[in-house]
Formats: sequence, structure tokens, C-alpha cells
Amino acid sequence: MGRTRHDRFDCSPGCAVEATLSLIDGKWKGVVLYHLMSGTLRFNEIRRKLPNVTQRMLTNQLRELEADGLITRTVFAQVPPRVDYDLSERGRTLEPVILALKVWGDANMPSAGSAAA
Amino acid sequence: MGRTRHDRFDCSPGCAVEATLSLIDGKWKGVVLYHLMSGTLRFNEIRRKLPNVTQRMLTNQLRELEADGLITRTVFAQVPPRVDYDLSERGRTLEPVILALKVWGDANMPSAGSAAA
DNA sequence: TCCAATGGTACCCTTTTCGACACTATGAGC
DNA sequence: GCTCATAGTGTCGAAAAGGGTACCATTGGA
Repeated sequence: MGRTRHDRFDCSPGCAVEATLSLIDGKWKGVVLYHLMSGTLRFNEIRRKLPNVTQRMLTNQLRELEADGLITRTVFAQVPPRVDYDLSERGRTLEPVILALKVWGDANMPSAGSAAA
Repeated sequence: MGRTRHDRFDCSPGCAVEATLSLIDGKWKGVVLYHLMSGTLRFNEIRRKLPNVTQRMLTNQLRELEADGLITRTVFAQVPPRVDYDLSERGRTLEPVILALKVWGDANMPSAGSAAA
């Protein structure tokens, strides 16, 4: 059944590439990680940066990123509810990866031009 | 319907990350690109480097990579059939990305340790 | 004629991914 | 009581992704 997230990748050279990809390849994950690189964001702040994401999808992807140890989710005891998301220490080590992806996309993909974050 | 490959990514900053990911996130693509970084490989050579890939899946992913302009497929007029695969010029620009993914996987994913290619 | 090597293709199935839509919970303020 | 803001959750369906299995085509050599 496909490339299950967290498959063991003890097969052959190069599998580390697939292992890393399995953590970041869900829709919206890459761009979420990119935005979190610049600091803490609340749920709705992330959501407003992604024009077409549904609440449901965003919640799910954030939960997976958290489960994989790439981001941290801080719940505040307040009303209205407040939840902050940050890159974890581990997530921060992904910055070269995310930046490499962005640099390549900016240079090579039509319509992927980026404006100021 | 999911993140269709080649979606226009003219929405917001950071979309370039997703755009790039959409090209390389099919199962086996990352590791195929990694192996092609070291030079031309024939279909069966690639296949033997990936212990659990089916012929069908490998063919499909190679065809997609070719369609996206990341690899070149050279057919030789001979029997038995011979088809060589290489990174395209465009594909070569992805090397920093693939290497970043591999470096991160090697350092951070259990069981993703790599041996000599 | 049969077998081998190579690189496929056809048909079908299962699972996963993603999104639409509706609904929920909390306290604060009016 | 009602509305608001925030961050969700539940249910379902469509499409995509991935894979299994069988079969195919070609020439060369035994």
C-alpha cells in the first residue's frame, strides 16, 4: 500500500531521500513548514496564508507534522481558543531542504513565483 | 482532487515548495533521481537498485519523470531492448534538492542509513 | 523450435489522499 | 439569550496513487 508514512527505509542507498519525502509530501505540508520557518503562527494565521486550504485539511496536516516531530503545537487555556504552531528543533533541521525546494521551484516552475512572505 | 501534479502554483509565497514537491513526490521518484545523479542507468539497473519496486510502478514513475522533463529516455534499436535513462539538464538542477533530502534522511530517519551507492 | 534477455503493456483491484459539508465547544460581550 | 472568534471534529464520496498478475514484442543463439 504505497509509500506508507514512516515505512522502514532500510533497503538500499538513496532510501533516505524517500524517507525524508514521506514526511513532507502531504499536500500543504511543504508550504506550512516554509511559513513556520519565519516564526510562530496561529492556526488561522497559517490558514490565511494558504488561500485554498480547508480547515479540515490544514488540521490534519498539522497533526501529522506534529506527530512526526517536525512542529510543536502549543494550546493556550483561553477563549477564544488559541493554538500556536512552531517548527520543532527537529523541524528546524529541515530548513535547508525546504529552502532548496523553494529555490528550485522559484527558478523552474512557471507560476510559482513568490512574493514577500 | 488532491494536489494534482502540475497545478498552477500562483497563489501565495511558499507555493514554490509545493510545486517542486509535486514533481518528485511519487513513490520511488526521489530514489530514482538520486541514483541517476551518478550517471546513465538502464531500466533493469534502476530496478535492481530498488529491492521492492514492481516493473509496472517503475515504468510509470519513469514515464512521469520523463514527462516532467526531469529525465531523458533513450531507446536503442537493438534486441534485447535497451533503454537508457539519464537526468536531463533540468533534472540536474534538482541535485541540491535531492542531496538535501538525503542528507536530512541520513541524519534524522532511523533505518534510513545508506551504504555506498 | 525453444529459450533468453530486455523493457515494456493490459486489466483489474485495493488503499490512500484529499476535499465538501455540516456540526461542535468554549467564554466574553452585548 | 444571542453572536462572535477560535480551533477544531465527524461523515462521506471522488479521485488519485500504488500495486498484482498475466501477457507481449523483438532478435539471437542453442
